[in-house]
Amino acid sequence: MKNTEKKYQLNDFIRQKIRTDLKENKNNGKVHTRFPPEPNGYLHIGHALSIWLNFGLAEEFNGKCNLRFDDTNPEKEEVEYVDSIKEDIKWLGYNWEDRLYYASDYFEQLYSYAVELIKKGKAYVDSLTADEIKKYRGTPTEPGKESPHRNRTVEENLNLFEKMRAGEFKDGEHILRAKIDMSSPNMNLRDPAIYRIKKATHHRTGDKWCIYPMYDFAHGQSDALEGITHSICTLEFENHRPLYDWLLDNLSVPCHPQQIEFARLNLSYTVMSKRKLLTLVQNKTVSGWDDPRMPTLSGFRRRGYTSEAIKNFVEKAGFAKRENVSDISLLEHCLREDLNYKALRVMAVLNPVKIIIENYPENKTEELDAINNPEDETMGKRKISFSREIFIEKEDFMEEPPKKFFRLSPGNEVRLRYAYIIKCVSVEKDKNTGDVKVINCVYDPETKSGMPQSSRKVKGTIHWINANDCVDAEVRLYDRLFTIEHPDKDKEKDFTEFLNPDSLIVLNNCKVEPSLKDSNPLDKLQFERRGYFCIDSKDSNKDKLVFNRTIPLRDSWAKISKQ
RNA sequence: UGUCCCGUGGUGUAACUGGCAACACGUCGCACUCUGGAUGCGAAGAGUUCAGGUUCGACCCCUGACGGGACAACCA
Repeated sequence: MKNTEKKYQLNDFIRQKIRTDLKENKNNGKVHTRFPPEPNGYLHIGHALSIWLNFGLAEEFNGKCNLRFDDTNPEKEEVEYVDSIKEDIKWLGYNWEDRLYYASDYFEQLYSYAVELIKKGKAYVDSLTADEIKKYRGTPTEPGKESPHRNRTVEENLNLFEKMRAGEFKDGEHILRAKIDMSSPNMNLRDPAIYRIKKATHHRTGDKWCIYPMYDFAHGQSDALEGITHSICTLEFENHRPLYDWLLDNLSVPCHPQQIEFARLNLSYTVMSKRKLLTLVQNKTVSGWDDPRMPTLSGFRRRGYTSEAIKNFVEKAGFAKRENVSDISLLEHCLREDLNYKALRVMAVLNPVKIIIENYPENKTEELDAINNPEDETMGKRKISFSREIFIEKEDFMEEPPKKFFRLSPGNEVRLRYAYIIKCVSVEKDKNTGDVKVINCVYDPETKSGMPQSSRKVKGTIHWINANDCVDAEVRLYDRLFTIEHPDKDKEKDFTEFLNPDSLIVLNNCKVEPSLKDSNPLDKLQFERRGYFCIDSKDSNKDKLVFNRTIPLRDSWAKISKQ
């Protein structure tokens, strides 16, 4: 039975912080989080950590978690991304109920906050070019200098800002900046830009606005407007926290949420940045954001991963504030653990070679009992058919077997799973290529599974499929997308240089049980002795079955045979 | 020659906030098995970046080095 109960209480630094806040009755004992994606790409497994954290924390502490799209840059954002993000969160099993928000919902309010800042003399319209502003900003080690427009009067600023909104200027002609400190050692405090002119059509507000708030000006205020108590984000915003706090302190906002940063999740043998994933999509290295090799949630879903496996993984991987690269084998372990309990066992032969059982009657067909899942009796049994001609895997036969090879070889016996013990008597080969065409065997009628004599021991058991009624299928074998653990660590070489040329191998001559014609993409299957598979949600149909290999079974023979 | 953050087995996360460095993945054995799967049992692997200090006692507190990361978009 699967143990879903937690044996221990999670006590990471964020939970510790929340427990302390609760004890001190901060925020009136409330916990309210939010997951704030920018709709400029698909969600990946790193986001799963953030989602699990924000929604999970809310559940755990009887609070709420909002979904809020951080859509302040119309040039990069699209509804396609909004839709995919919603679908992925639902798939993970989280529910934002009626709390679906967009930063763009707050544009009017944010505009008044900007006006408030101007009126307090804490923001000004700058008319320097982007280039000039950059030069004035200084460097991390040298202070910046003040813009000549820094001391415009409140009236002048108000007037200019109104005209910015009214569309009277071109992109980049003016910009609204917070007036903080041009010599601050924190670059984010050197009069950061807070509103820019951008005559672009927004996916939700259309052409209503031609000025848009910057992230720093939108995020904290949106948090405050929603009554967020703990605003959890990744480490790269750590240096922004003083600005986050400064804005909240200087504006008449309803509350002051606390920003808490954690280190993002990375995975070995893959890349996680949206920019790099976009490159793979645009270069057609992969078939799309949901290519089964992508670390995106939609990719994992199409590949056959379960959301439980992913959530288990992010929990087990944990998080802290140090840079990290989680081992992909932990994810794979969580996946196999979940699939082992859920997957329907079936037989499928990926690289078929024919066996003719010489002493089995020509026109006979038997129905044999097969167990659907040895880990879960409630999944029951099914019938599989057996006859004189069957297929087995090519690799389950060797003419000259090495030591410890427990499968079929000339003169040797092997058990056919759920059927009989057979012995190889001869081999027919192609004269030109030397390939094995047909393996001739004899069977022992006394050894049918379940019969008294069947307990006779043989070294190995192999899977097979009845040649009479099996169904052809295409099977796609996926492997890691990159050949090295840290494909984006090398600063000299581009990450695409480390792409694994064998990350996808297509097998066209596979034979599967006929019942699989009725399988659907969400069904979890185990092809016995091969791995976990699922129907491809895009390319499979009744006339042509296409399966994705989710992950192979652990293979200790592969390790032995390498030695 | 700045500010901020971070240094614990191969990997990731812990260590009741000062008391025997633990758990998981991985690795390696053994047992069991009609999936070379699963399962069960066991082993190896860090003395906590370094140097001082405080203390009966330091992964934990202090100081200083060293190492890694983030910050100079009108991106988020």
